[in-house]
This record gives sequence, structure tokens and C-alpha cells, in this order.
Amino acid sequence: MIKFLLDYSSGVPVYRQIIDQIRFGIASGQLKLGEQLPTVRALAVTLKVNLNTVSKAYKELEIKNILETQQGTGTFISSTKMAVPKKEREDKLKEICLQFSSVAFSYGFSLDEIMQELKHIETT
Amino acid sequence: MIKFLLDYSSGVPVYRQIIDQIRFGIASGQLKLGEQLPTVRALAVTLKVNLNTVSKAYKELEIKNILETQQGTGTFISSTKMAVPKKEREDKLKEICLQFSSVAFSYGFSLDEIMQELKHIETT
DNA sequence: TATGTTGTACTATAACAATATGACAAAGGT
DNA sequence: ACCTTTGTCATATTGTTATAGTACAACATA
Repeated sequence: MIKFLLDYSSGVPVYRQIIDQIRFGIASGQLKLGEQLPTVRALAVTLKVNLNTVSKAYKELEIKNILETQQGTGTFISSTKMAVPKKEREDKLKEICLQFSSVAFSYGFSLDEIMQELKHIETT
Repeated sequence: MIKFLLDYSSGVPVYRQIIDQIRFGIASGQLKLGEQLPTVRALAVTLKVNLNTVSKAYKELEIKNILETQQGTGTFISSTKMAVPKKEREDKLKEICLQFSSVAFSYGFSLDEIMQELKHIETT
């Protein structure tokens, strides 16, 4: 199962963050074909958001045929293709790294300091 | 002068994108102390957004003492550093690295991928 | 069959983002 | 002085995001 995480300081709408994390989770192999996602109610509680917000995210992914829903049963990964084009994944990586380095540099940290610190991060 | 570019598909509010790009411009050295930014009206035309949107971005940066505005003259970079107490420097580094890695992991990127990408960041 | 779980649908409300307009204030140049 | 340029402010309007609450439909299981 994937670990969801919301970044309220990013300005990106919650339902879009959920969508992206599912899509990228599929792209990275953390989410596999047929795997069940948390129920809309469960994820809403976990993320402390409204049920409708999660529902909106799931529904948009269902329209794109990435998820398949069955009332009374749950929501599942129905396709692992086309979730995220290779280029988009690369671009995303660049984007968040650039954004992060921007913040780090503005605080006066060097690339070496950053790398050193990141090495000590536990992957969990 | 910095080159602004909006990404409407990102979900990030326009005024925030402007803020981020100025901050990154400063952090990367593309924007220097005392340099004048485009006027609110000029940038609004360039980006095809409303004047108020640019104004909002500039004003927020002025509140943080990163920009300085003079009516009738323009807006300028007034600071290229973030005031951070030295005591909290290490803590800050850990904090932003942890936050960043969490976000990166939630998108399914590995530590290796992150490190690899960061190596390519240009400090200029 | 009855109950609980799951996704769906709808209304109403609030906050935010962005636009369109218009007017005003401060500084500079002529 | 006058005009232009600059940033600022205020109002109204539109669309999006998110919440709260309620009800309903489909499915699984005891």
C-alpha cells in the first residue's frame, strides 16, 4: 500500500495531490495491477479531508480508466499503463528537486550540505 | 532579467508560481541585489494575467523583505538572503530535507533518483 | 433476508484565485 | 506645474476547491 502525504504549503489542490500520488505510485511500481486502494471514507479519515475530496480524485482516475470501482467492494488499480508518461515522471522529479534546491539555497545551504543530510534520511 | 513561465496544468496558483520563480531566481543568482523586476503592469501583460495577480505576488515578497517597492519607480530585490538564526541552521536543514524527501517518496522517487537529479542542479 | 460496507449524488456554504474596472498616491521627467 | 509611470486599493463577478450533511444504490456476507 502507498503512503499518502498532503502538502498544504504547495498550493496544489488536495484532490490533485491524491491523483498524482496514485499515478506516480503506479509509475514507480509501488501500486500494482488489481491492488485495492483505501476506501474513500478510510482515506478521507487518514488525510483528514472530506469524503467528497477523495471521491473526486478517485472518480477522475476512473474516467481515465486507471482505476476501477465497484460499489460495496472498493476501488482497484485497473491499468498500470499510461498512468504517467516517462517524460512526465522525469519532469516531476526535476520540478521538485529544483523547487527544493531553491528553498535550500535561499537559506544559505550548499549542495554538499544538502546531499550530506539527505544521505542520512531513512527510506523506511 | 529573469524569464517567467507559467504552468497552468500544475494546479499551483499563478501568484505562487511568480513568487517561487523570483525566489528561485534569487537563490540561483540570476536575480541580484538591487536589480529591478518588471513592473506589475508589464509582467501582467507578459504573462497574460491580471495586474492584481502580479501585485499580490510582489506584495507578499515585500512583506517578507525580499522585495522593496517604490511607487512611481518600480520593484527591486532588497535581500538575497533569508534571515536564519545560526542556532537553528542545522535544524532547518534537517527539517527541509525531511519534508522534501517525504514529498519525493510520496511521488515514488527513490533516494538514488533524487540524489542523481540534485547533482545536476546548476548553482550558477 | 437483513445488515453493513462501499461508492455515488445532491444541496448548501465558505474560502480562495483570478478577472475586470476604476480610482488614487508617489515619484520622475519634461 | 504637468504628465507619465509606477505601485496600491476597492468593488464586483466568476469559477474552483473544500467542507458538511444527507440520502441513495450496489455489493458482500452472515
